[in-house]
Amino acid sequence: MHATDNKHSSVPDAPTLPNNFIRNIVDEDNRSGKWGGRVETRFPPEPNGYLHFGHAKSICLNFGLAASYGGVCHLRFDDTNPEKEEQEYVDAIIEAVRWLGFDWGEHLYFASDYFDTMHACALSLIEAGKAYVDSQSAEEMRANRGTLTEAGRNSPWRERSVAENLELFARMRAGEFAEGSHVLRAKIDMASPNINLRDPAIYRIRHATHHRSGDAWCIYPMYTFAHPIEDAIEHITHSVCTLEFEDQRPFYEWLLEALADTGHFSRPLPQQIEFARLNLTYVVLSKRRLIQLVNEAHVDGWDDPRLPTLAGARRRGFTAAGMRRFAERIGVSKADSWIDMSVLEECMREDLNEAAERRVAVLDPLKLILTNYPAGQSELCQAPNHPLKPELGKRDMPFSGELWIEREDFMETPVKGFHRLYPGNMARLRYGYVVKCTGCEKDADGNITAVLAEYLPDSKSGTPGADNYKVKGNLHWVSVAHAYECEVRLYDRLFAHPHPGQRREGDGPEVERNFLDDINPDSKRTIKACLEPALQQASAETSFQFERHGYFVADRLDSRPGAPVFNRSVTLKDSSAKKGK
RNA sequence: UGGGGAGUCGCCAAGUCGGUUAAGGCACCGGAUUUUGAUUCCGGCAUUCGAGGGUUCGAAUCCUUCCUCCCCAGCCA
Repeated sequence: MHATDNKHSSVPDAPTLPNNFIRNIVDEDNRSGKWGGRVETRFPPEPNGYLHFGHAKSICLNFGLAASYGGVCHLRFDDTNPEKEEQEYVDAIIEAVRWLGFDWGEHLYFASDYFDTMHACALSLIEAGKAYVDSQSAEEMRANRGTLTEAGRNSPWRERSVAENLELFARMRAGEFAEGSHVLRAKIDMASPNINLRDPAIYRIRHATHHRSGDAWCIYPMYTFAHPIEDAIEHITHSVCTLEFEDQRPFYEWLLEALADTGHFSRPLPQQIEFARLNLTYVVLSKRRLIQLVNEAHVDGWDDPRLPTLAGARRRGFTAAGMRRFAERIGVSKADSWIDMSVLEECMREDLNEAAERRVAVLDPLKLILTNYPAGQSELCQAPNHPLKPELGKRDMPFSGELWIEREDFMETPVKGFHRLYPGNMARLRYGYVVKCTGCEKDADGNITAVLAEYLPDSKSGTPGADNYKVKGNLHWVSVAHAYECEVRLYDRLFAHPHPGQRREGDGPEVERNFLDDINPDSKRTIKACLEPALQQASAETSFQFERHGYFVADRLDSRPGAPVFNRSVTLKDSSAKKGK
């Protein structure tokens, strides 16, 4: 009991994190002294695409784990397949991890920097009789691998001598063979019930230019072979990956044990630990489907604010702190689970509510005419920048006899529970005057074109008599003559169904669903809105709460100095429907 | 049908060398405060831990049978 009391006390700055099975493993290792208290993790993306929310979970897990135990986390690029990887992705990934708020210090690594060591490891395996060059075709290998229920058959080349294997492997490396003609395989057990142990391929021939090593190599290590070695080279203590690699762990351990035996690495060896990957409702997180959304132009690129990519989140106005909060909130376990999008949205609201200054924007403008306000006149009203933080001060908002109000804030014949503007009713213009609605104007078709009202001169906010008026309605407004009119993008969930493309209850066996059919046609709406003048000076990538609407960010790419355009990050919670009255 | 995993409140998730009332968060439902129908604040929310047997004074935790879901047959990662 005393041993656990001060579990986190050695790391004063680390927040008290909820326990999970990985932390339990680390705690146990610390108790047994396995690593002498050292904790070293890594985030190892392949630079073949953009990072998404699933990666964010892994990043927060790995960096967070290291940080809370006073350890370090490496950023390592797993670039062992030259055909899929590009420098562009390396750059984007680095930027994304930095944006998320993590720092790997000196620990930036590339698997490709270890190619010499990996090659030496392969040689040792061959010499130890634990690897051989197979000259079967890919098809033959597949045919001889067996099935889930039948054992595989040994390759006719399995018993080649060490000398012959060494020579063949040297010739593979020298570029004498065509791709696919030979492959280096670990020699384990073709009858293993674990298919990953049926002599897995560890080196293949690829006559391709690598984005970092260029043409130095024409044989490349497979992930299965490379990853354990990368971990061992970097002295990783806990190698955290997702569940689909569980069956790979026996090979991970077989390889490292074999290489420890030959003196390449010393014990204790890194431990692979698997956790459940993130599933989020109303989006897709598989690389294949994300690529399809971009390539078929269902979205506006990898940084489309609707996409669950880190680049998209940033443009959307989601915050790094909100992402970290999310990662912490959803926890870590081995159970397959679906996290509801509302959890992410709520995390963003919680962060933005604290961080974002308030501003006023009318998104669906309807003109309000104050019939008793002196024509051509205007005055200033003061609005606090943040209701919870008076130290952030106030700003001026020009007020005049013609104002934009939200179309939905007026009803000619009000429904029950509606306490905003309707003929005969009084409501407060936030930070300004109380007004009494007297009617409205309509065009020939009967559409309402303006609302008429009289303001109460002694009701101005901040003046002595202001509180004498008790009104329930409280609306936001922008002076017509002073408004900054600009483009605002209203983003919503990309898919209209929580599990895009998945079978629904009631689907007959003949029903096949395509995730593209579940795309929400209204996931992006671009409007012209009327904003308070102060917003015109907003700099790119700053977030605001547009009062009563939600959180919006000045788009980091499309905004110009003095001419920002805004993206809606997330709406405010709205309980008006259920309150009703 | 081989192997590897997982099943605790609507959604996550603690808790497992068995021990009085099964943490917490989100959602939801009240109610209070509020110049954002926001925030904040109070209160409510699993006699039950996939199902059935068994062991025990006592089980989500041990044994057993069964059910459901996920992953694995790339010279991808």
